[in-house]
Amino acid sequence: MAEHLTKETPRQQERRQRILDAASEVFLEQGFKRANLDEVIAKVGCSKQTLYRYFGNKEQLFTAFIANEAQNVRQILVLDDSDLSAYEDSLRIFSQSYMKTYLSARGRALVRTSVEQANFMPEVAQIFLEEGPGRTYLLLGEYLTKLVLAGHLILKDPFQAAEVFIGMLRGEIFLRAILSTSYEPSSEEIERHIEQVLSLMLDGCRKQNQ
Amino acid sequence: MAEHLTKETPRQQERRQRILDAASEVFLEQGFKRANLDEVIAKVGCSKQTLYRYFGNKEQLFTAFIANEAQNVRQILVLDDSDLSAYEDSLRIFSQSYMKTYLSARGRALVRTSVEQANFMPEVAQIFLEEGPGRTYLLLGEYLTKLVLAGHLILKDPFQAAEVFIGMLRGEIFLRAILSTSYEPSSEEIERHIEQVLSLMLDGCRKQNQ
DNA sequence: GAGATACGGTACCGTACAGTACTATTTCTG
DNA sequence: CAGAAATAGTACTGTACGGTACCGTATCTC
Repeated sequence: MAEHLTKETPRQQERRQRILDAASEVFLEQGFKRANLDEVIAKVGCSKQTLYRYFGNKEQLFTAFIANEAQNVRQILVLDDSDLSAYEDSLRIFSQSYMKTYLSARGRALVRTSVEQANFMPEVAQIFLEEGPGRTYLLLGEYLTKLVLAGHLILKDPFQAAEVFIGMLRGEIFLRAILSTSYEPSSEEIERHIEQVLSLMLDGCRKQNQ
Repeated sequence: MAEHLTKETPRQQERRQRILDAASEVFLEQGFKRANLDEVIAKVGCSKQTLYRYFGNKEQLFTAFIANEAQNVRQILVLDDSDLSAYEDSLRIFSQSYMKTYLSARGRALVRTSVEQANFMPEVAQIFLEEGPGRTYLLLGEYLTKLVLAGHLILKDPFQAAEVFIGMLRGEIFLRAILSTSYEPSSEEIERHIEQVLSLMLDGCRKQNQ
């Protein structure tokens, strides 16, 4: 990925980034089909030629945008496994950042835009799915596996548990947030939801000896 | 709603319906922005004037389409409360039809299309949300309330439980289905998922005396 | 400093498509 | 049956926008 960077001067890298940033804004706001490349170049202050030299065409620009966003999301979500006995806190922090990420205006717009294009650029939706939710699922599954091995939890299938956990976490809130721009859950509501998910998930499978 | 029907001859009602059906096909396949009204009239075999006389413009046609689809979904999902003691079966059947509906090609396309327009026609996304997921949430919440009153389950807040239940039910499968056209979960996978959700939901809150 | 390349600016091309206008024909209505 | 309304068909308008061409200037590279 991004092998062109080695061939580019810092100035060019910076310009490429500025185009990508502007395009991201427009794509997130308008979706693919509505997005207007004239608006992108107006934001950047560059010429159309330049945009086309860097990114080829609208579809390739969009692909670069999604790959970039997926990368960002991936860096945000982490699970601290330095102290496994503090797993409840780790899971809480993970859940909070998950919800915060996907309920932010940017996260919601990103999901909407990916969904919109799922039919027409399957490989792009695939990138988002693998780098975003797929990655999260693996991350959590591996973490739960560690918890089981360390004797903190009892789970038949940690990966299936991870699937259920994330599904529960998204819950109704996520769907509403995606479908309605006006829906704004309060932080108390989100906190309460997270606590409920945590207790539902953990109460049944804690080992007794803690 | 649909007050115009009383003013229309059967022939006109039929034509209106045929336009709506054709438009639904195109919208589901292409989304709002890509949908081409020439394609719609070609499917129907009517003139452009006729389409515009019936539906005014593209946005109003789209609104009629969403309202119609939401109505359909609403009629599919029911919870049999004639024998509350058979609640597990009722919930199982409900879950199956829920997953079947939203994982069908049409259900997935409907969600995608609604999501695509969420930003630009908020009132339309609102209709879908209220008539679809919102209605489902109420339906399940009321049913769980009955179960609690009849002494079959113990739940602090049946409506919150309904929220969690549906969230768990959609799980990862739903998101993957929306984001990837190629994702096709097997019926075994879906069955397994439903059973897991049912047991997670019911194991903790069954009354002991059954 | 000379040649190559990148760049901004602007004009342009081609196409797709929502929506309208007009005409001839069919269907409804009294 | 006569007038009115609905319809098909087709042509047209206006506009939005992806993508290209060209020109003069700035920037890089040797």
